[in-house]
Amino acid sequence: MHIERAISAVHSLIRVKTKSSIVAKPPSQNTPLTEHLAYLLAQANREINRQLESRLAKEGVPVEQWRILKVLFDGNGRSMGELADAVLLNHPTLTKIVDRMVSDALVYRVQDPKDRRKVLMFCSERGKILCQRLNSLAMSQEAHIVENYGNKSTNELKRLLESLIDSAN
Amino acid sequence: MHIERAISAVHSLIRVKTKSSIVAKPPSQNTPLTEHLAYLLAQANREINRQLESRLAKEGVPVEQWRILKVLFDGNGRSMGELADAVLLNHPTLTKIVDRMVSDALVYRVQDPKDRRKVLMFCSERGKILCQRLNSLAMSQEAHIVENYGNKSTNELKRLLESLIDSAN
DNA sequence: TGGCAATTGTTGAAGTTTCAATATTTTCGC
DNA sequence: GCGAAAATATTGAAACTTCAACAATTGCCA
Repeated sequence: MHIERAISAVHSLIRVKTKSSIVAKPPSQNTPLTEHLAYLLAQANREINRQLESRLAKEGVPVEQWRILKVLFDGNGRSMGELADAVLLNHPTLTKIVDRMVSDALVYRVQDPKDRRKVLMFCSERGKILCQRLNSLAMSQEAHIVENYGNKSTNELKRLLESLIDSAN
Repeated sequence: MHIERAISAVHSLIRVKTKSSIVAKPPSQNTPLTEHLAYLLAQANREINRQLESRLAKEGVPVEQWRILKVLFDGNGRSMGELADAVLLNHPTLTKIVDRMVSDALVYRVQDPKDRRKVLMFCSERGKILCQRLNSLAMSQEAHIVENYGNKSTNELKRLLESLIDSAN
C-alpha cells in the first residue's frame, strides 16, 4: 500500500510536471515575491508616486490634493462620497484633507439643496489657478516617463491597467 | 511687434498641433485624472492590495508581514536595510513591524558578526509554517485574478511593470 | 403618516507611518 | 593609529490614516 501510493504519487508528479511545463506556469508555492502581481504593482506605484510627489513638492502640494483639485476643476460640485471614490481616499481621510484645503481657500463646501445630508465640494479660483500649475508639473513627469520607457509601452501599460481594474469589479 | 509675436505664436501652435497629432498624443493640460499613469497605478494597486489583504486576513496577517516572511523564508539572514528595500518599507516602519513580529515569535534578530552595526533578520520555524499557509492564500488570489483577467494579460502586465521599474532606476 | 432602516458626512480615539535626532560601529584619509 | 565622516538601526515626537461611534437627513413600507 505504501509502495502503491508512492508510485501513484510519482506518476502524478511526472504528469503534472510535463503538462504544466508545456501548457502553463507550474503553480509553485515558492514563487519569489518579486513575481507576484500585487508586489510589482506596489513597487511600480511607489516609484511613480515618489516621482510625482517630488515634482508637486515644488508647489508644496501633496498628490492627494492635486487629485482633488483636478476632479473639481470642471466646476461641477461633487459630494464627499463621490469625491472620495474619485480620488481613492476613504471618507474620514478625505474630510480631514478637505478641512486643510478649505483653510487654504483652495476648495469650499456647499450644502446640497436637493439632499441636505450631502455636501457639495467646489474648487475656488485660487484652487483652479494652482491646479493648472500642478497639471504642468504632472504632465512633465509623464513626459519624463515616456522618454525613458517609450510611448508604446506607456500606452500599452495604461490599457492593461484599465482592463485589470475593470476585471476586478 | 505685438502682431509679429502673435503671428509667430499662431504658427508655432499650428506646427505643434499638426506634428503632435501625427507623431504623438497632444500634450493637453486637461488630461482627465483617470488617464494619468500615476493614477491608474494607484487605483490598480489599491484594488489588488485590498483583495490580497482580505485573503491574508484569514490568518490575521497584514500584507507587509507576509512579504517579510517570504523574503526571509530561504533562511539566509538579511540586514534591516536589505529587508526594507525588499519589502518596500522605510527603515523606521520596518523596525516597528519587526518588533511586533518578534513578539509573535515569527522572526528573530541576530547581531551580524561581520559588521556589528547590522542586525540580521531570520524567520523562525513558526514563521515558516505560517508563511506557507500565507503563500497558499496569495497563490489563490493570483489564480483568481488570472481567471477574470486572463493568463496572457497577466503575464504581459507583469512584464511591462518590471520594465517600467527598470526604466525608472 | 409614523417610525425604522439606510445613507451621508464628521468626530475623537487608537493605530500607524514618517521625520529628525540619536547611538553605535565602521571606513577612510592623513 | 586617530579622528572625522559615513553607514546602520532604533527611538520619540509629530503627522497622518483608520476605525467605530455619532448626528443629521432621507427613503421606505406598513
